[in-house]
Amino acid sequence: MTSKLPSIRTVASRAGVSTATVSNVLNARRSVAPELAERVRAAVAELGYIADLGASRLRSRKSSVAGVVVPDLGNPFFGEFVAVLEHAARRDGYDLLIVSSGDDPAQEAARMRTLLTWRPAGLIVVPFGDEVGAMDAAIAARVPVVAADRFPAGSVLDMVAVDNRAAAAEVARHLIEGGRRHILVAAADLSIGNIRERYEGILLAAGAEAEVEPIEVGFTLAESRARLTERLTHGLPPDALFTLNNIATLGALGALAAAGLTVPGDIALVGFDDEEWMRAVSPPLTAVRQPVELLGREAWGRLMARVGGDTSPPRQVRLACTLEIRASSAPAQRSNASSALGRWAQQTNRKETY
Amino acid sequence: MTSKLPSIRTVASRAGVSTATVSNVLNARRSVAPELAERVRAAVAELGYIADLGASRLRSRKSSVAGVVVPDLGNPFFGEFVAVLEHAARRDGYDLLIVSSGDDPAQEAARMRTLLTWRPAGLIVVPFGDEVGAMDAAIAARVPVVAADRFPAGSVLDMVAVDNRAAAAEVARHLIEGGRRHILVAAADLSIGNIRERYEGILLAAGAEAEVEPIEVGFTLAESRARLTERLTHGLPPDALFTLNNIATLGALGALAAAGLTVPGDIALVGFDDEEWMRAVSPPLTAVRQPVELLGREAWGRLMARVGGDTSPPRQVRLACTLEIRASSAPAQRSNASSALGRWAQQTNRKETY
DNA sequence: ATGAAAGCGCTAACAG
DNA sequence: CTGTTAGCGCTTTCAT
Repeated sequence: MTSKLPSIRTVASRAGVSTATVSNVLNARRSVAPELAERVRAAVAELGYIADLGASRLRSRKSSVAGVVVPDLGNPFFGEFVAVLEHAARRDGYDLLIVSSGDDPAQEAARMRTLLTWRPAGLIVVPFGDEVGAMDAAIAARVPVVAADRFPAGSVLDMVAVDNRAAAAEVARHLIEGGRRHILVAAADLSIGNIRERYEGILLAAGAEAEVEPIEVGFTLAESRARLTERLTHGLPPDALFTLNNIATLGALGALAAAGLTVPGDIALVGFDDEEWMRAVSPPLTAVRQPVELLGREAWGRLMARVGGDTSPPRQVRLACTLEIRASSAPAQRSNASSALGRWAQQTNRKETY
Repeated sequence: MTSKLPSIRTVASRAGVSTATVSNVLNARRSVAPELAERVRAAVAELGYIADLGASRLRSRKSSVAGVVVPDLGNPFFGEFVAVLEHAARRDGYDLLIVSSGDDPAQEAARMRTLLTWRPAGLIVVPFGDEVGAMDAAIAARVPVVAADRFPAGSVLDMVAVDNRAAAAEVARHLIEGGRRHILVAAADLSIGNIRERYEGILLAAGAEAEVEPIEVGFTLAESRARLTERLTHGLPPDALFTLNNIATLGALGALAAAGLTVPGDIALVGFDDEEWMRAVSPPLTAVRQPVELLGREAWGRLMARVGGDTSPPRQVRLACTLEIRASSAPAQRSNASSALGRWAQQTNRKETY
């Protein structure tokens, strides 16, 4: 009834060989006489034997599991990223323990520690801040860590990310060429590494040609919609809005509608993170497309290199993004009267006249 | 240099106690003298000791890892689902091995087998077909399995899914009340359990009041866009389009644009799976919202019950969806002339006249 | 309340 | 080429 699962011993006795031979057949380590190998395979099949990789790892000290830490699995960007990792991992014979940090440094460290508990071959982390959570513990455990998507400043880890500065600068130039002069830049939190890089890229490209106004809108959709609505309905209306991640872009659409601003007439809209729906909305959204596939493959590749014993200095890889120009960032109208700024000026004048 | 990681023995000798005592302190199993416990905790901290859960599981036969199989992590629906599971799992002290099956029964079985290799406490599977991949192996390994989202027909597993029939029927009634009489129903593959249920719900609700035309559009966006464009530009134009999953909805937007059909004027559009962007597009999309959060929590709850020794008969849970009615399914215009069907009729007539 | 010793399932090292 | 033995790090008897 409650008979135990077949172990390698069960298989061995059934096949009339030693456990070492079973192990050798299953792992193709040492050569085994064809006849014995056949008997072993038959026994495995009859018993429905499934090797215990935990025990195997314990003895061989070779781990075939890797850990992945992302801020939020529900975010399609990280979902895609993890999907890519999973494919690469499977190809190389690894399974993935996947956890989320909720963009919380404490959680991040805690989750990394539980991952280390499984003695993974390595860790891929999308870090929140400038310090990767439990880096000390990972180093102590001699588990290689690859940081992805975000760059912990001043860290000496292997890192793979997109060239945020260049991509954001390209957007800024594009907007300025389209006649925009006041760019509102919305991000969850400007202190996050990649977001900061994007912001710097914008500043650099804008120079004195356009005003760049930052606004932090938080990590949730509701929050970002609220903050942007607040801003767009008060004060000098910007003629361009650049959202620095996908959540903010979604929030922007709601806020723009609430503020009664038309895109691209009153204001241009560009988002970082391209998603399929963005070409389906009206107007289609200009967006920076990140090479997620490549990002995942590069990160996995670095990890495998380290696992394989590569001791070369940490490498920082930057991948190029592409700007998908669509209608939402079409050039500004010349006429001042029909623009949001024009309407705002008139309104303001009226008020002052009273 | 290459000093080994501290093991429980290292901690024990450092604290001047036995390994059993260390274990008892760390797992709070048997009571330990406060003074010894303190010494143990100090040693743990000094050494940066992290217990090896693999070894622990091997000996205690208690697993604190669970496996999750979804068709595609890149699909936001499954991303959200997995995110919910991950939160629930963490709360209960479990980690998650997550794999994707690519909507391929063979992969599904293979991936389930690799999961069993880790001796998980249980498995949560979003199955592709009517048979859950490696069910035999899971049963043999005495690993409880909970099927989620899709119902393997005639299976006797614990299952948690939404009430697809009821939700789809509600959509059909909504469309018919809006004057629609020819509903094109687009799905990746009508043989998938939950899709089939949705289709049945539509047929039942439509009865003789509306024509229901099925079309299979495949699993990728490109494919579904192509198939729908083909259909919408040829033959009798339907006055409603009901897409049975999020990919198909995205494909529909492209196809409708390509075919030059306006929503909801020419044709109503309703999607199964609600996503944030759907309220941001123009017109906003009517969609069936699935209770993903609840789905995940219920599935996890069932698994925990089984892990805890619950041997009651398998339970099948159905969760209610809600229909988010937005502009894309607004009632049809009365005037025939301005409708797509009217234009098509005129065109057809002209052709016949020549 | 604590320690000593056995053993989970596996593979590495060593004999033969 | 194959078998025997030891032991990975942990928890669980079983003594004390």
